[in-house]
Formats: sequence, structure tokens, C-alpha cells
Amino acid sequence: MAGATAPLLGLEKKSLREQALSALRTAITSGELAPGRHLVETELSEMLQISRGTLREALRQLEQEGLLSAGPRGRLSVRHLDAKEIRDIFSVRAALESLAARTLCELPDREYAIRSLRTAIDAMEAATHGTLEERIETDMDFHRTMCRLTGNETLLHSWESLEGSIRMSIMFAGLDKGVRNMGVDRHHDIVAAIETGDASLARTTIRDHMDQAADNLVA
Amino acid sequence: MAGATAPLLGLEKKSLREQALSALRTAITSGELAPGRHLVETELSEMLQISRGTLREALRQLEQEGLLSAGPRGRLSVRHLDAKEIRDIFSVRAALESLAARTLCELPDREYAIRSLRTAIDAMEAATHGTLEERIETDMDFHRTMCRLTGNETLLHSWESLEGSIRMSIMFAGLDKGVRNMGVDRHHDIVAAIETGDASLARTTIRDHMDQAADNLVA
DNA sequence: CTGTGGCGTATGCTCAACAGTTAACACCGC
DNA sequence: GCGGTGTTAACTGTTGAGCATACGCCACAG
Repeated sequence: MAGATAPLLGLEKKSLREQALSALRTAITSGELAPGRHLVETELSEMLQISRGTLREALRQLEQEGLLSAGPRGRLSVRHLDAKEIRDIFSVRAALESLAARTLCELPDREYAIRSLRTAIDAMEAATHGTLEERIETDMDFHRTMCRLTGNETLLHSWESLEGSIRMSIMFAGLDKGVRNMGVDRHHDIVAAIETGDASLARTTIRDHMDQAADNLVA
Repeated sequence: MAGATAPLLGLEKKSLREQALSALRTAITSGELAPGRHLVETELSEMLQISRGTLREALRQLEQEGLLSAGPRGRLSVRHLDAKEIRDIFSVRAALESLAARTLCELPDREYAIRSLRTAIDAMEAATHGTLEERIETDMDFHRTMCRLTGNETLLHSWESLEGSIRMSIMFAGLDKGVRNMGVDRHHDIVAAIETGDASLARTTIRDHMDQAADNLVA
């Protein structure tokens, strides 16, 4: 593996900016900051106990992730997703993950990848009766792992840029739609397709999975 | 500075941050700021005549676009792309544009889209004997237009996030590889496939186009 | 009912400063 | 000369105060 960054002591000291970023992301994707809500810099900086300057850097990042939308005079508000936007997000997601699956299918040795993905599925199954949050987390882990295993940093980065929007989509519509089945079977199908190296099958499986997921959310 | 704030028709006044963003993007993709070069905030802020705070906001955005890479202590440097990374970037690009083409293929009325794309190709042909910069510009316009025409904002946003990396790839390897043919014919093929609604053909055409483009760059 | 001027608010941007961390370099004893 | 050591300079991370501007709101006059 290309362990460029030394793990050192396992504890990476995060800058205040990164902490604020995480906190805001969580607040948004958890619904604490409801869609449409206006964000006031001074309020947030006081709330997070950081300066306005540092906060603004974090806000720029969230804006580019698509979690915030900019109003007329730079006024930020939590992005509101409608049904079409959710479908659009999942379309892009499907395209990225299809590329991931295809890339994995073309690997000469897929053993390690298969094992990693099955481990991720095991975590999903273990969380089947857990909280909604846990199920979302393990589900996202599976898909992020798939992208990471390709070794394509750009692909992983693109997917991670979309992750916030995906979580917002689930949060936005997933709650009143009741408990959703995260489709462990589907994930097994995807891994199976990768195992046999059938890129085409993997692609259609992922696309079906995404279409169905989007349908569940906006139905 | 400005005496009367006359609202210039059609021209949106860009914030200093956005101006700095554009300036830096151009400086990087033009090679003025060479790959690997360390960026010093105080230098840049003085160069661009903006404060450090405002500059840092722009830098965060460039970092997320993948044009800058962060060193150990937050030290930023212009990202250096190797052959594999260029191929990876073009793989993701192909995946996104394939989705765009497929989406356009599924439109009930593709007339407007076809016309827009042909106009973009015309611009490319008009720039055939122009500067390298002009040819790159018109080429990017075509592909950006294709993404925009889908009406999928997320897709467009993802593509635009990749645009800087694409330009860097071309700049990085395109110059010493000599004048490249931007492949007007290929673009005609793509539009033709969209016109007939053949999503599969459009997909393979785009992928071939991208593979070939990447090969040209890293060969 | 209308418009108009003031006031509060929030963003865009700047400046000055300090802490903490590295890298560079000069220095010193051996 | 050489290894260890101190000192310093360079940068980033972060803060706080502060100013200009633009927008919305509201009272008040017409």
C-alpha cells in the first residue's frame, strides 16, 4: 500500500476549521439545521466558539460541497432538495460508483477488495437492528470503501464531495418515509458481480440499486 | 475606489474572493505557477492585493478543486500530476460525461440540445487555427455545455469541480507533446449518437475519446 | 395608501497581532 | 572537522476589532 502519510500516533490533531466543518456537516445532515434555514456568521461563530474568519473558511467548503446555497448578497442558507435534485444526485452517484465497480472488475487480483467489501457488508448486517444513524453510516462506509479500493483518488474525492448531499437526501426524505431497508442483498449482488469480473452486471446492479433508493426517498 | 456604483448591465460584480479565485486558477492552469511550487500566503495576498483572510477562503476552494495539495503543516503547493492521476481524472470525466450523454439521449425533445452542441463544435472549428488556449477553451465549452444541457445541477457542479484538474492535465503534459488535435470529428460522433438517441453508442464514443485523450497526454 | 428616510443587521474585507511549529543557520565544545 | 545545540526567521492557524456597504424593516410624513 502506498502509505504516504505516516500514521504516527494515530491521533491527528484537527484544526479548528476542520472541527467546525465536521460539526456543521453533522448538524445539517442530521436535520439540526433544517433545510432553508438562514445561517448567520456571527451566530455560528459564537455557537462554535471560533472566529468569523475561521468559520468563513469552513462555510466556503460546505458551500462547494453543495450543503449550503448562497442567496443574493452572499447570504447562506441550508440547501433545500426537491425530488428532482435527489434523483439527480443519485444519478451522479450511480455513475461514479459504476466506474468504481468497473475498475475493481478489471483488477487482476480482486481478492483483497472482495474481502474488504464483504467485511463492510458484515458491518451493515450487524447494524440492521441498530439506529437509523448506524445503518446509514455502515451503508455509506460500504460505498466509500468501494471507491477507495479502486485507488483512484479523483474518484474517491468526487464521491466524498457528493457524500454530504447524499446524506441530506436520505435525511430530507428518509425520515417520514419510515424505516428503509438498506438492501443488504443488493450489496451482496454488487460484490458478487465484481467477484466474477462482470463489469456490465455490476453497472446495472448499481444503477438499479440507486434508482430504487432514489424512488424510495421521493416516492 | 468607485465613485458611483453604477450597476453595469449584465455584468455581475465579482467579489474579491472570486477574482482571486479566477486569477489563481488561471495562473495554475497556465503554468505560471508551476506544479510543486510552494505557495506563501503573505506573498500571494500582496501579489493579489487582497487580505490574507480573503485569500485563505479562495485557497480552500482551490484545495477542494484539487489544484492545490496540502503539505505537512498546512503548507500548500501546486498539485503535481503523474501519468496515473491523469488517467484517473479522465476516467471520472468519462463517467460524468457518459451520464450527461445518456441523459440527453433520454430527452423527449433533443432539438435544442443538438443545436447548442453543434454551435459549440462550430466554435471549436473556428478556433482550429487559433492559439492553443483558444482551442482548449472551446473544447471545454463543448463538454461543459453538454453537462449543462442535462439540467442536472449536481452533474454540472461535479464536472466543474473537475475542470481545473482537466486543464492542469492538458497543461502538464500537453505542451511538450506538441500541438494536439482536439478531435472535432469525435465531437461530431458524440452529437450524432445523442441525436439518434443511442445512449450506448454515445457512452462508448465518449469513453474512447477520453481514453485516447489521456493516452495522448501521457504517452 | 404611498414613499421616504433612518436604523439595525449582516456580509465583504482589512489590519494587526500572537501562538506554535519548522527549517535554517550560526555556534561551540571536542 | 563534526556532532550537538541554541537562536532566529519564516509560515500557518487563529483571533479580535473595525469599517464600508447593502438590504430589510419600520415609523412617519404627505
